[in-house]
Amino acid sequence: MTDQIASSAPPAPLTRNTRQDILDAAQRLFTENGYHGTSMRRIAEEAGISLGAAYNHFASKEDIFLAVFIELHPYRDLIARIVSAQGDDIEALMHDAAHNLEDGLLARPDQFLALMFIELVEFKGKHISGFFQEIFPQIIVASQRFFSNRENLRGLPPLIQLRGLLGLFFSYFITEWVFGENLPPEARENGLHYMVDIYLHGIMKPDSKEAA
Amino acid sequence: MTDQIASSAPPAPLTRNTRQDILDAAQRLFTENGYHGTSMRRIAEEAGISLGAAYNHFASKEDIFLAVFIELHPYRDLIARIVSAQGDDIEALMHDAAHNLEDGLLARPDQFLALMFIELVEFKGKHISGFFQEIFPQIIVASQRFFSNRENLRGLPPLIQLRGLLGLFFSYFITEWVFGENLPPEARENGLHYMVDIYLHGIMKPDSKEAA
DNA sequence: CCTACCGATCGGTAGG
DNA sequence: CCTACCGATCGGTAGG
Repeated sequence: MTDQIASSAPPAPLTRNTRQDILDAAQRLFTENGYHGTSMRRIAEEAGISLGAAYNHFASKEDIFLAVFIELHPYRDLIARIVSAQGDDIEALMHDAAHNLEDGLLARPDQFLALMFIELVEFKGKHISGFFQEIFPQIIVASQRFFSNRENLRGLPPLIQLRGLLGLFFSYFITEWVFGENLPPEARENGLHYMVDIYLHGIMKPDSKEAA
Repeated sequence: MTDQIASSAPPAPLTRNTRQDILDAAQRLFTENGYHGTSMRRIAEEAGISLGAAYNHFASKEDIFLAVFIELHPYRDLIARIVSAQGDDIEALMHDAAHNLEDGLLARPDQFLALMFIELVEFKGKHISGFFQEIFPQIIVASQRFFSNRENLRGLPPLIQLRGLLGLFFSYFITEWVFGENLPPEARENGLHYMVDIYLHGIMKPDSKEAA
């Protein structure tokens, strides 16, 4: 049961992991063509196995999607990049987080968002509730770093503040994905840092609360 | 050629418009199940005609999607609601716009976003460029109302300012759609008005540019 | 893990 | 505008 290695062990396929190959192929194909636009035959082909072999690892196509959605969702990378931000004050912290995000996810906004929209449109969000319950506590913890014990904040409700922050990044990915190269350069350069700036200070002058 | 009505004219189907019926059925089905998840037979059935009849109005399924995407996209309603906002200063204007949006689109965020994501995922954005060129000038004009001749703005680059505004609404729809009822009430009540407030003033106290 | 097959359904068309 | 059909492909399974 411990480290007893029988001589009849399989011929050691040298890190070949079929299950993972299936999931990787599926993630790429789902992201490119949607769920109904991807066939089991394509998934098997891209994973380098036969159709029947795929059904030896997963009971159905939907099970493959579910595994991809839960295990391969890029939100982990997103949170890791935000949490790893460095800086003494909230301003430096948030701009460093933006910088981290710009390196990775901005290059491929579709990968970050496509799985979510397939889930919402093609599955009507039936797997969302469980996903939310897994991700929500992690988001709360991650946000502590930005908002806890800060005296220079206006004191907006914490969850509203957090929702605004998520919306900030969400919206940047969306507009980048939807309009991307159609946007004029002056709407894109340093875009995420400007969004952070708006989030922190707003678009109005600080001393003008009212004006005609 | 003018108002000459022959006695052999069709029996006046009383405002029956098959083409429109097809588009309405298709919009609903695409929004619910995606493009590849919707069959021509379902569209024809929901429109109350036979499969062959549908192909008398559209050459292909993709042509139907294209017509839905261009003619029935809810962005027109979105822009109309934003443009119709009333208020003396930018603060009142934006909160009124938020109020208008809350009435209509917030109730059905999926309808607003699903067509866009089907286009992005299942069609890889091949129709986006034309859409962008139609919508962009209208967005620019609509935004004049908010940003032109205002002396109490910080003077951020206009397109950045606009992108932040679109992102604000976008992100609100997204988080409402994705997480909706999973969110605690304090993250939802007056949510859009809080987002407007963050957009205008930021989350930080106005006098604290730096702090340890 | 593969080959060969199942019934069902797909987008689209012929012919009237 | 309908019925009846086309070849292709779908998700999934049997049997080995």
